[in-house]
Amino acid sequence: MQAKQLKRQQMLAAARHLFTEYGFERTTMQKIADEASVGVATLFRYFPRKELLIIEIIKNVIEEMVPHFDDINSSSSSGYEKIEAIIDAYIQYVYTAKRDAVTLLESFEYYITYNPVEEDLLNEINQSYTKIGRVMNQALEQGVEDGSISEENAKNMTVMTMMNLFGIAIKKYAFLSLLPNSIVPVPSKKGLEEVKQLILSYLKRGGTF
Amino acid sequence: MQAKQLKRQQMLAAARHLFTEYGFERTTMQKIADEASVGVATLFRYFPRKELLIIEIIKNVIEEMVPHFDDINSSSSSGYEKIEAIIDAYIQYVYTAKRDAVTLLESFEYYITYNPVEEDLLNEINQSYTKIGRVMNQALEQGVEDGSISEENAKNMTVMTMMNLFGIAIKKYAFLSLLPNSIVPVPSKKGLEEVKQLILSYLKRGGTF
Amino acid sequence: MQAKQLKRQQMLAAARHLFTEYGFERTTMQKIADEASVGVATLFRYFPRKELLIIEIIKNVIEEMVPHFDDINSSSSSGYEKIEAIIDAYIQYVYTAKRDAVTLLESFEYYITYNPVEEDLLNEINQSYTKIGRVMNQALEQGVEDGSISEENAKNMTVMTMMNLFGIAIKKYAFLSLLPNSIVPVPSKKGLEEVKQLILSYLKRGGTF
Amino acid sequence: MQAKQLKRQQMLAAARHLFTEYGFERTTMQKIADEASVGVATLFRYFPRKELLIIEIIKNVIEEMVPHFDDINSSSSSGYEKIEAIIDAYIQYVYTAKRDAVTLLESFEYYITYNPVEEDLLNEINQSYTKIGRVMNQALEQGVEDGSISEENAKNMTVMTMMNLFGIAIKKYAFLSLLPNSIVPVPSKKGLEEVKQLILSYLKRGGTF
DNA sequence: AATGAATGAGGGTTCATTCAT
DNA sequence: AATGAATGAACCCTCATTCAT
Repeated sequence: MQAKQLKRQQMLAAARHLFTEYGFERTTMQKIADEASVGVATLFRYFPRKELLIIEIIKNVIEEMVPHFDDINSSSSSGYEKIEAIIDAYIQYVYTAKRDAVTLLESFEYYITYNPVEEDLLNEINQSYTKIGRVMNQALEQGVEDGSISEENAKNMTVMTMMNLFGIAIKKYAFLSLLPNSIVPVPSKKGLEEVKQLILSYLKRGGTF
Repeated sequence: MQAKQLKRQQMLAAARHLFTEYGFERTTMQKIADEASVGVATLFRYFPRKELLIIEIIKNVIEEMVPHFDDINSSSSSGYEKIEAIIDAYIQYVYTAKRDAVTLLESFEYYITYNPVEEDLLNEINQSYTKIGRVMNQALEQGVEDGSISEENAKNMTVMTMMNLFGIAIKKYAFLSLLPNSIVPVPSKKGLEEVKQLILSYLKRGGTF
Repeated sequence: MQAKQLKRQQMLAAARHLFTEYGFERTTMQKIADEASVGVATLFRYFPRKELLIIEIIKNVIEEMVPHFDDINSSSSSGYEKIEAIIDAYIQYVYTAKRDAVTLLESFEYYITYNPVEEDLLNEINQSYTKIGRVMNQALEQGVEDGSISEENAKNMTVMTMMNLFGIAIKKYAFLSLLPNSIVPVPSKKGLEEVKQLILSYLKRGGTF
Repeated sequence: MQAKQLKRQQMLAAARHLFTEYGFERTTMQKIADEASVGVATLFRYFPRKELLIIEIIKNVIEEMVPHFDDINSSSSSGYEKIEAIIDAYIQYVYTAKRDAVTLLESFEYYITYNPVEEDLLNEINQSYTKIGRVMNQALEQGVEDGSISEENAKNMTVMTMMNLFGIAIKKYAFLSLLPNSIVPVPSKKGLEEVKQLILSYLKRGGTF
């Protein structure tokens, strides 16, 4: 039964790799089975529909991200530092091996637009997804309390929106960096760092700019 | 020959509608032909490959956007006001009927990741695409000259990156807003307006925050 | 009405060229019309079915060949010389510009195997076709009379069969010489000349070898 | 796995039958699948492209012929007798059940003229093809040695050319004999036998005729 | 009469999924 | 339980032929 789990992991790994490389639609179940060294029928035994395989991978991807944000949340840093850590984590996603996770998320968001997915599964994903939002909110609240963040600016939606914007764009950047000849310019790491500074300085000082 | 152009428009309209609604891959040439009330062969007469139909629509979409930015560019406003107008234009795209245009762009960026497109056609699109970037740059330069924008902040990459971030995210928002049950939270218009204020105030005042 | 005939000739010429180059099936009516600088509908006006165009060309091809053999027939040569002239004519077809005629014949023989053609048209072609056979027969008869050919050998079927064999193979050679990488070896002109000598010497001397 | 081979044979048989009857182009993959009582997808599973199915059949056809010539080659007959056996084998092809094999070869030679085939596959076929030529050459050489063939006549190209001519024409005859109303006269078996005698007597005696 | 425009009936091929061992 | 084999539905695209001007 360990072996069973192992096989399952093999399939997931194969699927994840191929999905990242070729997208969901261009990756056939046969190719996944081949890469996982199992028969197609076995693949279907574990994942009766291709979609279930996709869903499971996306769930994994999200679950891998959450601990990172949990760590930040439970650390002894100030609220300000936590926000900085969150932004740093985002930026990392574009430039490290973890990029595949973000790329898959991006693909999935595209996928569900045109392929209706059962709501239950969607909700499950949604929960993990919003968890990250909560960590941000808590960091802001903490920052106001511990004085590391200006109360005035933390209260309005600017920061949350900025963070959201940032997160969205980061996913897209990771995804676009797959393209050999992207038609969309991907900003340099330096640019992203500067924007980070902008957000942080906005948080630190009170009043409008 | 008027009729010929008309039929062409019919097909493009049908394709655009279906592509927006169902995506490029899930929309078949047959369905487009049906919706345009022509035979498939006719559709292929005008657009010998599905890809050419997609490209043409994307070109149209971009060409519809460019004039808007040209107007901003050639207006008598200050550099600062131009940047504001550009951001406003972006925000509009999420909340107006033009949303389908941005949605198609988003889909296309996904499409070309996995479906290699001839480079020539890509370049053509690229040109229109980068034009918007130039308008931004010129607005910044002008702003420095006319004093409406702080020289210090215009020179670094922060603003361009922010604008880029903003543009990327906007496209994604427009796209996501098509979903009945998006798993990604789309920020309110208010939130976007606040971020706009953040960018603008950053531009106006010199020095770091 | 002269102009009408001219246009007809243009179409036939275009078709003949394309048929020779690409075969009947791979040549579309549209391409023929384009090469002839007429509309497709016009092409169909003159040749209501593609097949009729093919038939007409084949008729032309045959009719072009017949005079050549008629000339031989009506010349003042001996029977022996006439047979020699016929064989020479055959050999010419592989190595001269007239090769396209033989190539088309070869293609046509393939075509009618799988595409049933109205018998009337077929008969018409057949007539021209057998005419060449008659010329051969007459040459043989004359050769016996004028003493240039051994009576004994002219009477059996050997020579006629040899000539037929020769004709069949010649058509095939002409056709095969279109292939860049033929899998069938095409004999040299020298080889064909030698076979010619074999046939002629067989005719000249009496008795079995 | 026996069953797998069986199904493969079923498909090949169906394809061979239909190709012989209707030609390569007029035979659709669907019809082959139907005749073989399998789904189209199954057919494509075994033969990913129609061309591969064609090639495989042609390879089989050739491989069926080669042993016959190998037998002749390794027999204890004289060189003269071997040549006779080869010619007899040719003649058989027109008048026996094996006619479909020769018909397919003929069709294939037509097919590859207009449908470019990968060179590797072509070479493979070519090898088997030329093998027959080698058997002829060896028979001639042996005939000279064992005295059954005139050295003088074996050395020039006449015989090889004649044999080639003969082979080409035979294939065409077999093919044409499928036509209900051939426009090309197919010689009688008697005629072919006489030509055979001509070739043989040429080989036996020295000197020109 | 001349023509470009229009089209339906296929043809080859793919792939998620089911069947049978 | 594991698997290769089997498959129909669908997709993109072509072309001889007809229609409408």
